[in-house]
Parts: sequence; structure tokens; C-alpha cells
Amino acid sequence: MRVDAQRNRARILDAAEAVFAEFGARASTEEVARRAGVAIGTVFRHFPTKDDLLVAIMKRLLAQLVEDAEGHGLFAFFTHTVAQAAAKKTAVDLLAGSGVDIRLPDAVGHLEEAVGRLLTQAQAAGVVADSVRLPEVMALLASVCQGALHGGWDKHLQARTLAVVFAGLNRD
Amino acid sequence: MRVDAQRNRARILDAAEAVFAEFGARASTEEVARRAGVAIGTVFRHFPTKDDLLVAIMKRLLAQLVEDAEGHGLFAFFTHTVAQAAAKKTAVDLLAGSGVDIRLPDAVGHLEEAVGRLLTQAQAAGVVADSVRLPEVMALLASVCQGALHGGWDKHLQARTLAVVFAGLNRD
Amino acid sequence: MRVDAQRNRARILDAAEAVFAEFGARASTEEVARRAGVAIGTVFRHFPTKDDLLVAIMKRLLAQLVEDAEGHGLFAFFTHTVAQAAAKKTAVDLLAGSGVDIRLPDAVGHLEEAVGRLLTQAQAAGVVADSVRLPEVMALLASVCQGALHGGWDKHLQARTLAVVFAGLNRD
Amino acid sequence: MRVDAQRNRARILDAAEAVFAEFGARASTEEVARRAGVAIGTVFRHFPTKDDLLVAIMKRLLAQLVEDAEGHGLFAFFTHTVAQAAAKKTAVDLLAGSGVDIRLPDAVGHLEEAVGRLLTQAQAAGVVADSVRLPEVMALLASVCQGALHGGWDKHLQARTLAVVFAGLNRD
DNA sequence: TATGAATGAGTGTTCATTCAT
DNA sequence: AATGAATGAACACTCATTCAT
Repeated sequence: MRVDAQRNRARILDAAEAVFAEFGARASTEEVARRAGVAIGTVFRHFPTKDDLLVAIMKRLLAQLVEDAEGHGLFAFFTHTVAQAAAKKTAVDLLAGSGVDIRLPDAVGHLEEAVGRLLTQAQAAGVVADSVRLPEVMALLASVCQGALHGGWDKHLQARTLAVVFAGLNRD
Repeated sequence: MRVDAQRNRARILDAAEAVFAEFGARASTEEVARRAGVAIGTVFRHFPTKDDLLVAIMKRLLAQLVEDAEGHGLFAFFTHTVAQAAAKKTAVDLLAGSGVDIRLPDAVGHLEEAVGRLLTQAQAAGVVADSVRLPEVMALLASVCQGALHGGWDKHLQARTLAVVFAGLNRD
Repeated sequence: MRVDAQRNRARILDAAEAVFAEFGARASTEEVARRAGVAIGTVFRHFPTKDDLLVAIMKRLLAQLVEDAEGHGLFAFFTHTVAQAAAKKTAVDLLAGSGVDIRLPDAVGHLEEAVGRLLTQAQAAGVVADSVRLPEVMALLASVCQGALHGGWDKHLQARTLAVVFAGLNRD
Repeated sequence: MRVDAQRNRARILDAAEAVFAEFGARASTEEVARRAGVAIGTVFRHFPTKDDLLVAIMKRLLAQLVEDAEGHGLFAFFTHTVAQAAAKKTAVDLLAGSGVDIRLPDAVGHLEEAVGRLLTQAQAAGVVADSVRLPEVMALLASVCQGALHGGWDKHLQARTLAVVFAGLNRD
């Protein structure tokens, strides 16, 4: 039974990620249940509140970002993350706080650590100026992701925009 | 009575701007009416649809931005707009499209023209590289505004982040 | 000023007849005002209540029926009235009492008198059996009008249905 | 819980039939819920739209008519149905199309078949002329029901009116 | 533990009616 | 007398959440 429950939890998370990515955080919990192939009660058993569900998604997405950060350079990570932004609509949306107030100190902290490592490497490699600090890097990452997401930028605009940011990081 | 109606229209817009800034676009039209000191029917007489109200707010805010663009340099305008972002939460939020689908080609077009002029001036003055084009400037403006808004950045972080962007624009 | 008011009253009645015929009694008073080229307040000055307006229309339509009754035989009047039913949707609808409770003893009385005269003539001419009384004639008239109206009968079905009724009146 | 749901569905239908019969199709869904002893959400769970509820009532009533048609002669069925009309106000009202646009081809088709059988029998028995066809029989049935319903006819007037119709059917 | 029916507060919107101009 | 802006009760419908089965 534990196994089934675990499987259901995962299914619900997957469904929720897809549904919220498609319709925004205003999508109904019923729709999530439908997509997960589960009754509405089951969703609420696993996540007593809609917000709990959103928080859980966020945690997964942030963990995914941390994983992505391993094995890339800072600029590659930036580019990759921005490109994914539209696909992972929810993450950015939720970080952006669409109605829901979410605090995820741990998950965010881990991401900051990961990006911090990339920053240090980039500075050691001389591609980012020493005066740059982590907060503005995180700020720029979040900003450009949101811009890319909501603006519907094409690849070309993404590239041009990131070029400006990278130039700015390289030397300011 | 035209005068009173005009006054009410303005009051409703002010109230709506405040309410939507505080609670997001999901705030109820009733709350707007309450804050405007007006019956719900009056809101719907002036704006037959909640979306009409949101569009009207957007138009005002974009017009305000256009006005702000006159008489500033590009970087000053950038800085000022980002600083205002949190105060004018709605504008960015709506541009970001939280649920509501809004097309404002005219108003957006005017803003682009205004920023385009600033860009040309900045390039003439040699503070922005000639390779920079308007689309990425708009993209960066929107991005950083959203970042500043949702991330709750303090003045210091705003400044550091913009410093990177300005350096990037200056030379990339 | 009296003249203008009278003109407005007539315009409102005309508009109301058209609007209610087109959209049913659920049409809004605003729509009537719009079609009459008059402000909503003017409608309510002339007819303090929507029901008052409906009653006024009914009176006009019944008076029209009385006029139609002059110079026709009973069967011709029947046929003509049924054919008009769809065009004069409201009359039948209101007689049918769609929500609104209306008592129009005088107007209905006059119509009954007129039809009574036709009945007497028809019996004198031997085309309607002597055993037939006015109440069932009125009942059949109202019934078939409603049927024709709501059923969307074509001319052919109208004719066949009336043929049965006329045969029944001729000899029962 | 399927059982409880079924019970609720039935209760809602009963309540709706009563409420719409009493107040017309303009009665509020809330009133139906109240009379059914159920929360408003339950009504909408079973009938996602007010129109769905009206359609469901219609289907039930038409099915009832079909059932009534079994085991009666045409005239008896006519008489019985007209007498019931006032009690089953809604059916006629809805067939009459008060505002709501409803298509019930199947249910109506079944009723036509049933009445068609009665007609054939009546013609075989020689009480209805061979020249009479089903469409005008249906038309007369609907018409007289509406007349009886909205005119508030007493038993006596019903009988006299139907006598004319039956005479007309017998020989025209 | 899963189900899905039930709840009911809340939302956007309409419209008859009132009333200040 | 006419205008049309304002009112506010009412409505159809949604959805997060609870709970009986």
C-alpha cells in the first residue's frame, strides 16, 4: 500500500506540473486529479492544501535546477535554464509569486549554493568579473527567466538578451 | 453628471490599480468597488468586463511609462522604471500575463517608440554599443522589472543588477 | 411638451413590441430604451414598471385584434390571427403569462365581444353549429395561436390544424 | 455512495419540476437546491448547467407522456394529457420554449411514435377521419395543452373545447 | 487508503429601479 | 420632462475543501 501511495504521489506531482504549466496556477485541483487519473480526495490526502501541492512542485523543480547546475559552466547553465523557462512555466511563475505565498528557504538555498559554485568557477576562469556577487547573478537569472517565459521570446531574442547579460557579467 | 461619472471612472481606476497591486489580478471586482466607494454596478457600467478594467489600468500605466521616458536618458529611465516596478506591481504582472490575455498593441507600441528614441540617443552618446537593438532592451527592461517586483529586491540589489545590465549594454 | 411626451410614449411602445417579440419578455428595458432612441429614465417615467409596459403592449395588441375582427368572418379571423401569431409573438406570450401576471379585463372583454359577434354571424350563416359557445371559441383561438407561435408551424400545418378545428366547430 | 447520489439526483429533479412549475423557468437554481434540501453545488454537480436541468425535466415528462399513451385511446389520452397540463406546467412551458432553447429529438420522437400508434388505432376504429395526419394531431395536442395551462380553464371548458377538437378529428 | 459526492463561500455579471443633474 | 449614472439584489456558476462510504 505504501508503494501505491508513493506512486500516486508521484503521479499527482507530474500531473500538477503539467497542468499548472499549461493553465497557470489558477488551474483547478480537479483538473490535476483528472490528469493524474486519481480522485480529488486522493490529491488532498497527499497535499492537504492546493498551496502544499504548489510548494511540492517548486521543490522538485528547484532540485532539478540544482542538478542541472552540476556539470555546466555558468553561462551554459544560464542559457539552458532560460530556454527551459517556458517549458517549466510553473517554476518561474511560482517563484514570481502568482498569488501564492511560498517560502522555500532550503530548496532556494541549495540552488544558490550550486549557482555560487558556478560563479566562483566562472570568475576563476576569468569569464566573469570579480566584482560580481551571487545576489545579482540570481536576480538576473530569475529576471531573464521570467522575461523569456512571459514575453514569449524566440530563440534569437533569448540569445541577444543573454549576450547583453553575459557581456555585463564579463566586465562591469 | 458627466463630471461625476468621470470622477467615478478615475476613482475606480485608482482603486483597481491599488487593489490589483496589493492582491494580484485575482482580487475581486467587489473589492475594487468597495475601495472606490462605489456600488458594484458602477464598476461594470464603466468597465463591462473585469478584463476591460485590467486593460484600462494597463493602458494608463504604459502611458505613464511613455511619459517617464521623455526627458531621461536610457539608463536613468531603466533605473527609475525598475524602482517603480514594485509600486506599480500590476503593470508588470499584467504584462506578464497572469491569467488574463491582453493585447495592447498601441500602448505597447508607443512605449517601444519612446524607448527606441532613448536607445538611439544613448548610442549617439556612446554609452550603449551600436550592436544593441531595441528588442533586447525591451526584453531586459521587462525582465528586470519583473525580477525586482517579485523578488522583493532592495535598492542595493537593484543597483548591482542594473550595473551588470548597463555594463552589458555599454559593450558586448 | 405634451406632444413630445406623447410621441415618446408611442415610440417606446413600438420599440417594446418589437424588442419583446424578438427576444421574449426577458429582454431588458435598456434594450427597449435603446431601440426607442430614448434614455432609460424616460421609459420608466412613462411606465413606472416593466410590467406596466408589458400591460400597455398587451392592450394595444388586443385592441388591434378587435379591429381585425371587424369585417371578417369567424374562420377568416381565426386564420388571419393564427398566421399573425408568430409575428406578434408578444401578445400570445403575454396572454400565456410568461412570468408576468396581467389582468386586462376590459381589453379582453372587448375582444370577446367582437369574437362573439363573429360567432353569432357564423352560426346564423350555418357554418358553425349552434351548440358552440363563445368560451371554447376563445379557448381554441388562444390555443392554436400559442401552438402556431411556439411550434414554428409552417403554413401547411397551420392550414391542416385549422381545418380540424373548423370541422369541429361546424358540427359537433 | 452511488445510491445517495442517485437519491439526490432524483430529489433535485422532483424539486426542479415543482419549482419550475410554480415559478416558471425563470425560477432560480438556488430555489431548486433549497427545495431539494441540497447545497447549490450539488445541483450543479448533477446538472452542470441550468439548461441541463431543464432538459432533464423535459425528458422525464415526455417519457411520462409516452407511458401514459400506452393503454389509452387517442381521445382519452388527449383528455388526460390536457387535464394534467396545469399540474405539469413545466413540460408545456418548456416545449413552448420560454427563453430556453432545447432540442429533444429523441424524446419528442418517441412521443410522436406513441401518439401515431393511437391515431392509427383511432382511425381503424373509425373515430378519427382517415384524412387526419399525425402532425396536426400533435399540433392540436400541444396547442390545447398550452391553452388549458395558461388560460386556467376549468374542467367544463376543457371538455367543451376538446369536444370541438374531437368532432373535427372525427370528420373534417 | 481511495473514492467521489457534498458543501458553501465567492466570482463575474445583469438588470429593474432610483435619483441627481 | 428627459437624461443617464448609480444602486444593489439576484443570478448562474466555480472550486477548494470536507467527509461519508
